Amino acid sequence: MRSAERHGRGDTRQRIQETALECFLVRGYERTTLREIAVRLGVTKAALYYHFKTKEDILVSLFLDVGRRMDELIEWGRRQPRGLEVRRELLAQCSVIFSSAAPLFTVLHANEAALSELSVGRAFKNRVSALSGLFREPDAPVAAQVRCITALLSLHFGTFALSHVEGDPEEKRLALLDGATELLTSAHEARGLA
Amino acid sequence: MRSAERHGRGDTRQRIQETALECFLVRGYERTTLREIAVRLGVTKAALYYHFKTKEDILVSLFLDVGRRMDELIEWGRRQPRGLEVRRELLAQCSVIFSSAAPLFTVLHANEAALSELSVGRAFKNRVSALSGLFREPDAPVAAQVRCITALLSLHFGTFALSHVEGDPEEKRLALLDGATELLTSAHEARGLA
Amino acid sequence: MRSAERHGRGDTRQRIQETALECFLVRGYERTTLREIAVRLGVTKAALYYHFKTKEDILVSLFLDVGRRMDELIEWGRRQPRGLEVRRELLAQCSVIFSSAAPLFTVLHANEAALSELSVGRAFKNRVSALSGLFREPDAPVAAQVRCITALLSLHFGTFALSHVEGDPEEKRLALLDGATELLTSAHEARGLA
Amino acid sequence: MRSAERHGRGDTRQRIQETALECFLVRGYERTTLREIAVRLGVTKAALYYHFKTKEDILVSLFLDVGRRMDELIEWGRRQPRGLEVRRELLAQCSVIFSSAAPLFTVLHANEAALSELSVGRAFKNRVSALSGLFREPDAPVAAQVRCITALLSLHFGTFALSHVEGDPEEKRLALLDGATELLTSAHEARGLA
DNA sequence: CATGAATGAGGATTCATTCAT
DNA sequence: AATGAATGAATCCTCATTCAT
Repeated sequence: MRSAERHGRGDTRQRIQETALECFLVRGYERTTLREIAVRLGVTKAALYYHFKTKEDILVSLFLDVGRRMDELIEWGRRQPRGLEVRRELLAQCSVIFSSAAPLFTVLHANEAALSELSVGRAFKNRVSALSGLFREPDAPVAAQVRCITALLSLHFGTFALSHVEGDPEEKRLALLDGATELLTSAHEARGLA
Repeated sequence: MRSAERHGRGDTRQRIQETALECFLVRGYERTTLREIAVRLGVTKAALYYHFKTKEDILVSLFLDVGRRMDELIEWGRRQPRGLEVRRELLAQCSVIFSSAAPLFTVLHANEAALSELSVGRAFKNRVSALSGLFREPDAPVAAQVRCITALLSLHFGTFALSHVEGDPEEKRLALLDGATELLTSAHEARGLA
Repeated sequence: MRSAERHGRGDTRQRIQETALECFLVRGYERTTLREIAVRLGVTKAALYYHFKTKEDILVSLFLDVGRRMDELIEWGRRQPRGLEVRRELLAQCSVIFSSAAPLFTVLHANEAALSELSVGRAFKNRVSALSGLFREPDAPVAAQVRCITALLSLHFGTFALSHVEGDPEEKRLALLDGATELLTSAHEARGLA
Repeated sequence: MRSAERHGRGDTRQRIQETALECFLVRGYERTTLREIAVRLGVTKAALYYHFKTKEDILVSLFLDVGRRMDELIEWGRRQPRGLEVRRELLAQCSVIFSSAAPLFTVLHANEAALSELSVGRAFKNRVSALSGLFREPDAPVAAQVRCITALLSLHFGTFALSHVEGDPEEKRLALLDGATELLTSAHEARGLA
């Protein structure tokens, strides 16, 4: 009754997700306990289990949407011809995805070890691999390959590393994308990649 | 007695460190239990406590040396005048440090959340900040700042992200450094950084 | 709505009983959860509470009828003179009851420990004691007493132990009763029981 | 230190087993909690886990010895020719085993459902089946088969069902064995079993 | 130098049960 | 007649840590 006063009725599931994400960000996945989430929410641990089957399930639910978006992008990339134009577009799309779901990627990255044996961790590792694959030309000179991967990486990690730099988020995003595109382009120009 | 046969007597401390590092790499810091390390080593948990005061202590001991090297580099950087030349040198030195202690940085990065409230985690976070500071010109255009930071980042994360790319490690390191230097240079050239 | 299509409306109570019995048989009383029963039935846990006050209540309801029949038999037995003839008749009646409610006795027996502090468990323990009492002659030689009890026991446990032996159920029942009667008779003949 | 005063030092493991058996007898396996055992013993729950890997492990440890003895008997039985003489001997040996480990068989039997999905439960179910097999002549008349099985059963269950009958345990055991042997013999005589 | 035994705190999970709707 | 949401209490189990020997 108290919680009904404070919140709408059917929003508990979502509130759990929000609180969980917050905790995962601040304390990490492993160190976040269900008690913590429950207390912060003013419900019982058991209530969490009414809405989610396990702790991991809460995590999974958070990543459903981003996962789908990445899968679509990868699918799209695979159907395109390989080449600079497509890679530029991939980079641009990645930039959008990464920055629109920045907190999620932060969790992913800051808990890499913890999540490495969980479905979410594995799935995203695979997605990043797949994405890398689209940027790689196995027979190109090492220097070019490294630059391509670096371009992708700088986007991936830059997104949250830059949170401490002042400035308009969108401006920062574009600057980051700019640097990445530059790396990518230089890889193609200098060494005649396909 | 069996372990005494297989190894010299005084090397236990070091063997603990090696095993621990291995475990931290494979399973992450939190999920690595002292029992695990002990079993792998053929000793008792209690034995670990003879050599190290706590689990965290093992971790700390692993990072003593790299920490020192980074501190020296930062110290050196602070005494130099700001400018492209110095930054290039910093980048080069970082590249050496990062790749010579790659496993340690992998642990650091893959367990960011887990270590964030431990001395080691905090210390390295500070070191990275300090390093970033040497690359930043607070009044420069955002685009330039972002590029500088990206240069550093790509080194930091590239080191282990490239482990899947085939090629001579040293060649990959130089290629990575090359890309980073390129980003750094373009930041300075295009926008007239000091 | 779906379950209303498949079944008449008022039979839910009975369907709960059937499903519960099935679960109790397969998984045991303790390990059968109300969720399990509910899911199997396509209703909510709360629905079970509409029809039964507690989990134990479902159990109790299952045993009401057999309990009554045993009580009547005991009552009858108590009013008869002690002697071989009466005991033979008791054995025969038991055989009928046991085999007509075999699943219930299986639950009872396979969950003895679990039910030992529940009303149902206690009640049946008492009934079996009472029945035993009708077969016992406290002053008779131990050997005779043991045989009498054994006769009863073999009926009780044989009923479900024989489910793996091929053959017509009624034939098996009679064979079992035959063996039991033989034991009973030999107890009386050999040692001159009343 | 307190527990060292009260007891010898190395006996904890055994005391856990004793206490556990007691609890399993009184309260049943499922309802016996590790807390219960620990408290009764004056140690921590964690102490139990030092000596046994799981709750089930405690149970398993209790049955190691009886299991072995039954296996040996079965092995022996299989190597003998089928026939009345051998079956009589099997019955006699079973009688010894059952009554020497009566509490264990009580636990087994009173927790049948609870143990049915545990290794111990399964193993003993198999042993009883194997034993039954030695008493069965698949082509014999149903009546004979039933009598043979009943003979075995009455031993199995009689052992603890008779705990309420007064008298010398050994005398009761022999009386029980007597009744069982009688059933067995009558099965062979009357219907010309091998 | 190392072990065996034990602890205390805490973690995820499950369950029967309740109640407003 | 039945549901959705939630609870409280308990359970098994794990871990870092300690200490007498």
